[in-house]
Amino acid sequence: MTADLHSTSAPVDDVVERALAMLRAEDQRVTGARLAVIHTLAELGGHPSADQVCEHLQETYPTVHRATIYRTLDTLAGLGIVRQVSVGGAAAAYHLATSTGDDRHLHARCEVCGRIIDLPGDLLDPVVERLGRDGMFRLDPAHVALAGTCPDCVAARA
Amino acid sequence: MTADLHSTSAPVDDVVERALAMLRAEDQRVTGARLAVIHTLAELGGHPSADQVCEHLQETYPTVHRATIYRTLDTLAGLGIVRQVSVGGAAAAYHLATSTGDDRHLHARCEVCGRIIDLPGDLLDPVVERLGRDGMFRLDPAHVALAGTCPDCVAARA
DNA sequence: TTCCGTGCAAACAATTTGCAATAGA
DNA sequence: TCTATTGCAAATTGTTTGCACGGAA
Repeated sequence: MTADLHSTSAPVDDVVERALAMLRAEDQRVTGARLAVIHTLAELGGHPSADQVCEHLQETYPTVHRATIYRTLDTLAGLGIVRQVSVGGAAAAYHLATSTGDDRHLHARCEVCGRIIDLPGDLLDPVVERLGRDGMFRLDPAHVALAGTCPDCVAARA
Repeated sequence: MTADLHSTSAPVDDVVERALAMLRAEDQRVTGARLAVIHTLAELGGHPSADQVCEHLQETYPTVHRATIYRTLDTLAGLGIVRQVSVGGAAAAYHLATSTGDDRHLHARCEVCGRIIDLPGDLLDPVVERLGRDGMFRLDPAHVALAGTCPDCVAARA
């Protein structure tokens, strides 16, 4: 289904179970809302916004409130179970840390179609090192999405 | 010299005049609001948000409406007179393209103090090239601020 | 039983838009 | 004049917060 492009690196239930294990390992409560958010993220794949999580989540768990979803995503991000990617001028994107093989990959947002693209995790390593060496800035490359145009949109424009 | 504390690289009036010249060159009207925005940006220096522009602008030009400031910044950005920098999770930042010697520099936002730091314009050139060569993504490095921690805040935490 | 987490409503911040009045060229 | 630009009010979008109740451990 939705997983075709994102070639699920592991079955949904497996990903969910790993996330729940992390929750318990941190002595955190396993609540309905948290289960719902984790399950929805696993099922959706990709890099949904909080709002997209809400929408899909309501179908299966109609009682979970929007505010709770924001709070839950925030909590799970704090625990390292979910990764939050800030996006310039658009809603933040979320994904389970356990969902992909290469954790710690970077992100870029296509300014034409709005899609979020995964980029290699080591892409900015030389830049991080250069800035660190010069004492100019300590870069945290995973937290913000870069901007540009994705290959599809480049092709479409030509 | 990273323009230490707003040490205007050129006198304010000069910067303003250059921006107005660009406006006229594009057959655009020189209106009160546009003059006000350009003058405020030149005077403020740095990387103010639209809201900060509003605040300082109101002191001298109290009649200019907030919505107009947003529209004007957008228009001027479209003309290349102003640069708009999207910032993850915070208000967008603006500065005159003509204000600094090295145009096309990059930006990073300190996640601790919120300040926006100038970075060398060629910093991401190798990354742009690598992504382009692989057909992975066409990066537009100037449009979004990177994230991390500025030297001051790194020192303060130690 | 004891807090932590949740639902709800409401506030909040940043930004955009429709429309009539106005002011550049 | 004639259209681009502005002022205003109101709507949107994304996200957070205070508070009382309810449910996980």
